[in-house]
Amino acid sequence: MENQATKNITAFSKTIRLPRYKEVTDFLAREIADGTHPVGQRLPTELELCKKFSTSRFTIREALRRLIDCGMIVRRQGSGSRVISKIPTTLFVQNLNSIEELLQYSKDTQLEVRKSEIIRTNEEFAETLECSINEEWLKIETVRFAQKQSPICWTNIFVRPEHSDLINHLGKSGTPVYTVLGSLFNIVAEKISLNMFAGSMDEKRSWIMGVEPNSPTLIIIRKYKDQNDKIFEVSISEHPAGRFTFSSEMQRT
Amino acid sequence: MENQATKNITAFSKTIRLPRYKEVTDFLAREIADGTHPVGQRLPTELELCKKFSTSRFTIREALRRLIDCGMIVRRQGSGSRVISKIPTTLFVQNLNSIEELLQYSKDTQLEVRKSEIIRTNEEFAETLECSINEEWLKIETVRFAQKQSPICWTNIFVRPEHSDLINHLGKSGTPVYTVLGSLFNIVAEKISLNMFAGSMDEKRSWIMGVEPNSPTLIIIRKYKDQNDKIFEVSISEHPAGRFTFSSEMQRT
DNA sequence: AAAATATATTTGTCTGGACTAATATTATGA
DNA sequence: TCATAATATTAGTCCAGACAAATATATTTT
Repeated sequence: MENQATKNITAFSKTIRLPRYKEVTDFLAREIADGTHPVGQRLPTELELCKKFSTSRFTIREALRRLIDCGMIVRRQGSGSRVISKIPTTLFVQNLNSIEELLQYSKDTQLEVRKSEIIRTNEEFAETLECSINEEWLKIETVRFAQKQSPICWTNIFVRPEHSDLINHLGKSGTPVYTVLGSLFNIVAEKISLNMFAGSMDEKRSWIMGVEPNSPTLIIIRKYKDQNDKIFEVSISEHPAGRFTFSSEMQRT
Repeated sequence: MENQATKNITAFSKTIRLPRYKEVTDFLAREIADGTHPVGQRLPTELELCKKFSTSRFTIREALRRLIDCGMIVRRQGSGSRVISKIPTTLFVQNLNSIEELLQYSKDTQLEVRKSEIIRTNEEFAETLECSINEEWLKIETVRFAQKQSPICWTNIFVRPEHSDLINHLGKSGTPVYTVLGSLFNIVAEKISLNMFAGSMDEKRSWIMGVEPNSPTLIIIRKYKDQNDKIFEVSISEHPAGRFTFSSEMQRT
């Protein structure tokens, strides 16, 4: 069979032989890009590809693995390979070290619980917590300090009532709240979403934080989701100007 | 041979058989964690592992691949497998879609160049640009608009003088500046670092941005580095409160 | 001693099989 | 018609080999 995938790169009058699986990867990637295999559709099965490229299943699987790695297809046993993206997704990664540092401050800070109460979600809360109205949540008002200095931020933490025991374990360690929840109730943060914007601090809080009313603040809303995309923690932090810098480094893979 | 790796999980009096390669992965990961194979040292060769676990090379390679995926080892043909980390790095990923959205706003915004000049770095600039004093950089002052509405942000862009041609290609497309640089000069952003904090807007800018002087702003400093860790672009944006939300979603891998 | 060469080692690529587990589809029964 | 069971399909896991390519090591040459 004559197909494009058998082409190899020729440079300086010397033919560089690409690995067979690489040829297949490139060929399929091109077919996905040009719409031969539209997003949402299934790729040919492994056996079909074996015949088409007259190669072994190993080679085909190796090729398909590359497509998985660059986020173009997903595969499910018994079901097949489904195209999920026309273009290879360039991923930027953050490792846990930086995440810990950037998500919940340095290790030598203390969290002081000022108040905690069970609330029922109204429209506003329901939107923030991405839940329905009239649900019960535990609201914990906290202030974070760095060694007896002015407070770094005011944080409202929302967790589900069944996780109320969290209060007894707050502030005692330098670890982020979501990891405390994780170890207490065996929850793994699968997704973290951040929303950051500028705002100004209301009078009551500015008094506690030791700044002028209506002074600039950095507001960060963090939502932590588990494997089932269910939110298990939401925190809303307000940082007066100059007290906190959110920094993040991302690397291409 | 009796080894730990042959243990399987027993739950509800039913033995769940783990894949062979998974057992090997777990066994090696444990050995790496407890220092049997210290960081920097080489793992046994594939053939040795084959004998040790009395399994085929395929299974060993599948196991080692998992260790690569979680960032614990690197492998080089002819050299072997070298331990690079005791713990599996929990990575959070962001894909390009979200990156594009969050890094440089939506597609229907325009960038207006207000001024551009070659500057020489003083101490302050040198720190921001992570370079030495007295270097030449091109400074571009821009304002970003969304369809004839109030400006979203004020942005100072710094690039190296050899990339001055960038000015002629700004604002014409909705693509991020760093990708324009990439296509013009064949630079790939390998690392992106972000620093975000609250601030207040000075009088001159607040006039242009249409807000009160000293009103709250979200300041974002972005640094783009190439493969050699050399900074090729730095941008400093100031967003008046209410005009911009930085949002980011990260997923565990 | 340093450089070049030959050899051994080690991972990369690949074949052709086999069985298993998950899923989709079809046929059957209520 | 709807739910259940049987069957077919498809990817996941695994073996025993083979050769190629990159690297490391030992040997020879200069």
